Amino acid sequence: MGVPVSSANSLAVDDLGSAAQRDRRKRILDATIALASQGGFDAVQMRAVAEQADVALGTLYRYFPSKIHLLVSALQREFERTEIALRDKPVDGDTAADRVISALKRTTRGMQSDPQLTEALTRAFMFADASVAAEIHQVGMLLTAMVTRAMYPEGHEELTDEDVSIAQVIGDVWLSALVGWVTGRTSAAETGQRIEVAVRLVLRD
Amino acid sequence: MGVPVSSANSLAVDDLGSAAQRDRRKRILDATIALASQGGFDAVQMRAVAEQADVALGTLYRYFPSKIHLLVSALQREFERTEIALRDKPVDGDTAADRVISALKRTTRGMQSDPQLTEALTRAFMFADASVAAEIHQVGMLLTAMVTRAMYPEGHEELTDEDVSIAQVIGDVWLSALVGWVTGRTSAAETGQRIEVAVRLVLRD
DNA sequence: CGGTGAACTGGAACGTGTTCCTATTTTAGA
DNA sequence: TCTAAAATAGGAACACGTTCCAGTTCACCG
Repeated sequence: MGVPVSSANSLAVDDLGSAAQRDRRKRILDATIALASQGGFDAVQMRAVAEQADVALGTLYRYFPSKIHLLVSALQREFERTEIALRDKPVDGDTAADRVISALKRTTRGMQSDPQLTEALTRAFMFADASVAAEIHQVGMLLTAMVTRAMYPEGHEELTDEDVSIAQVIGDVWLSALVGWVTGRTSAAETGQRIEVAVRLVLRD
Repeated sequence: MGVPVSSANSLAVDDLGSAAQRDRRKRILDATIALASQGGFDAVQMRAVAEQADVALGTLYRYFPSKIHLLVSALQREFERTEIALRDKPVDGDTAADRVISALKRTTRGMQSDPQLTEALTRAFMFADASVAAEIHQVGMLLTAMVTRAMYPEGHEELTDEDVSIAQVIGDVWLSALVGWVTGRTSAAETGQRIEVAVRLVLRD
């Protein structure tokens, strides 16, 4: 794996030389988010995204090789924003469990305030296949980072293997719960409950 | 909710009066499994299923209102078979954790022996939306039943709320791990490892 | 047995993701 | 500044999920 970037992957921000290209990428993701939050997964139609981003269909596919790549990349951007926003706010709670629950609930609440968008991004994430592995991995890292930060609010010496495992389990449950909510199988309250129970089960200080 | 069954759902076996209909349904699911295990999700094309099942396309849609319904129903049937097969075999292991791990690993191994089929069924399961809630729920029940049975091998008096929560968490992790494997993000070994770690974390006897 | 409505067949047609092609514009280097 | 290469526009074409319809067969009731 040398310098040349992604063969079948989304163009990352770093790969884009010109400002015009960065701007195009931004416009595309903005259009994606706008359409998604208005009508969910089905409303994110490639022709509509291209039109709203003022870009040709072929160009859209040059930046994002599939609808799934597009949506997962949008998820990644949103997640990064959330993560940065959260980074400064002090997480309240005395125990690790309390802090993790608080952080996750805050995030969950944020997603639930825009159900259509959440539906679109979550479905894309779950439907992604091997070709989206890189983007998916990024999101996974962000998620476990968010959890471990809540576990150890101050810059911490070192994460043990168990810490990472715990964060991973919590991430898994959170995703499953989110899918359940997105697909209308569980209510918002149940979703929060399910996450809380899992965290307390795994994080008994 | 009166007697009339599902408006937008798959025709359940019980709803089918004639033997010919039961047979058609079986042929359709057989064709689905065959195509899926040969080429995965993408190979399960509705026209191909119809042809291989010797049924008209319209009839296929009469039995299963979408590709997702079709695949989730296939998953349900496979899962029921697995569950029944497992029901008799005694689960070995001294602790609940050991037994659950053993049972899940056996199931996982079974799925990994037919990767394409597993990919097709898992992707469908994760992509399913609200209209498939009924079928999804069935599968979820089977899964937690499998886990709780491993926890308490003998017919047990009563499951506590915590028991159910534990089973649910384990189910969530198992699904996430499976998705990771299906999408090529984690190897088979890592998948088993991840499940084992989670179970031991949640089931400390 | 005849009739009636449901189920099935065969296939056309439509929508949306994806691919592909040509003409035009932008960018980078000499 | 001029030129070659890369990127973009615009849009046709294709694949597959889904819908729909006309004609036929099947199952059940009188």
